[in-house]
Amino acid sequence: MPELPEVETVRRGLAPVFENAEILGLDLARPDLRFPFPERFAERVAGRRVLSLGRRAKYLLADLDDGEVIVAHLGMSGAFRIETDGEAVGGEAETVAAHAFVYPRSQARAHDHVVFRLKAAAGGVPMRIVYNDPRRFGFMTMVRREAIASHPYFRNLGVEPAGNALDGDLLARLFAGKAAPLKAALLDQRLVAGLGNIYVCEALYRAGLSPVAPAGTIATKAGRASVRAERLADAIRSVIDEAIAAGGSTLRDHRQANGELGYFQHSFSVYGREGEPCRTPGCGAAVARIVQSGRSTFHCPRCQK
DNA sequence: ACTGGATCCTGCCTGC
DNA sequence: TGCAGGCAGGATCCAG
Repeated sequence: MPELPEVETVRRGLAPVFENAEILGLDLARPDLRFPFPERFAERVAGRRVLSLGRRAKYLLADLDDGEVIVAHLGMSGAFRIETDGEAVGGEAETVAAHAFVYPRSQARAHDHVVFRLKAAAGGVPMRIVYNDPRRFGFMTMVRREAIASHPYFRNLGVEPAGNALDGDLLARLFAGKAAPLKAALLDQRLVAGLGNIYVCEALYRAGLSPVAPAGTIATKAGRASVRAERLADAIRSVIDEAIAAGGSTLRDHRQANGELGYFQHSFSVYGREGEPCRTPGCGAAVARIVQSGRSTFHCPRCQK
């Protein structure tokens, strides 16, 4: 599920319930996910209030009222769902849109690993936020707010791909002199933080750039932006912004009848479309799949140079 | 300094 | 129908 647009969608879905809520307790179904949970995780979280739910790259950050931050990464298959204790929630289900729907309380499902039990808001019902992760590539830890910037997870993270931070000049500077293919450079979280396999493929298609072209070819000899760099920066911003607006992409996750979650997957131009026609008008070539550093790359061999 | 490959784990799809 | 093999949205570590 989760590249940046999906994580942002999760954040927006959880925030109305999680922010300002008091955590009554934490239930852990096992001692670890990808890594062990932090020492005394449940005790440190119990009784704390969540001040805000933020995001950096693909990380979720829940700021607590004692200066600690719960840091969560969804890995490949992590997902949150919100449950009530069975009462109808009326309009609240609408507020909590996109990737986090409010479900009636249910029996624990397979691969439910963490449950945050929340105190009922005034006039509301108690909520539970459940973390489910079949592959357990996700992880959670706790870091003090002032230590976030220097923490190993964050200190080497590159620029956010959405918003105004990323432009052709910056991208050209980051990629100047690099022999690695554009695909690999865009997946490198130290350069641009938050892109994953899907959105890299889509951005390269939009920019008309070959995934195998050396990253340094988007910079001039002086390290300045070229037309290619500007096109790529524009493509990254537009694909990420559009995907966030669409609620992210939902793949292999269709188990819930009411959970037609994100819908950006319907807008893919190349990802998962091997053998299908390129969508560029008049192109007519078939989308190709190649493997770069062990992962599938989808591209149009005719449009992308 | 880079790069590709292996690795963690489970589920699902394909092909024999 | 059963089962082996391959593949999947991530990110780190290691050898070359």
